[in-house]
Amino acid sequence: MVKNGVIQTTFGKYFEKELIDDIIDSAIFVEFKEGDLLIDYNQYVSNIPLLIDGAIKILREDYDAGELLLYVLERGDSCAVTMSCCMGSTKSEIRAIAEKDGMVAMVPSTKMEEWIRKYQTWRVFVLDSYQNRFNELLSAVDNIAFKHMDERLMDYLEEFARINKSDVIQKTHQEIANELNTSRVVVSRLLKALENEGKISLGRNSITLNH
DNA sequence: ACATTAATTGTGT
DNA sequence: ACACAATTAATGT
Repeated sequence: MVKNGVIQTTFGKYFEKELIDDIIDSAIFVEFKEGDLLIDYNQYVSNIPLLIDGAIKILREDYDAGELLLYVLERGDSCAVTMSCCMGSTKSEIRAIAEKDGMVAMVPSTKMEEWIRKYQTWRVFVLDSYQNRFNELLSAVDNIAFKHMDERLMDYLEEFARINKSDVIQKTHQEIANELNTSRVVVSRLLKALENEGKISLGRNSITLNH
């Protein structure tokens, strides 16, 4: 099957052959398209997702109505938050939405314990994954606590330019505002200011980074 | 080609 | 934050 090779190329650098084979045996491959809702709040998660390709946004809902982008997963990543859900069978605290078309390998959470005992590389992978998510979470907190909205916006734009490998970001001001948990008007004004500074160019449904 | 409508973006208070 | 104006895209006739 073509998909076997995909696992090998994406996770081969982490896992030994036996584990790769185990993954291929027990994983279900799921394709997704941009905008798909992959996990929602309070949903029970019984699979460990291994991201083969594409990008997934991880969002947290606030007490009243706001949403906030926590971080973005890319190929080779997994989501530690869902891993902890798997082990304790607790509800999801986050929402996952596809940012870019791609595919995940879904491993039944029942395999988790077995593999942790069996494979050194799996333990390392899980711990690294936790470490990485934790660091990203910290920088997300730093952003909110210490940075002004104009910096956060610029960081946001650069992040998505990197993910899409393009200087053109096709999003509405409203979408951006939702993910940064601010109002559309604020985003519009800051974008306008950035345009006047010559850092970006604005169009309908598109923002282009200049350099 | 033109008019109508909805969605997105811009600006003043 | 709110209201409204201006601009652009989409759709129907």
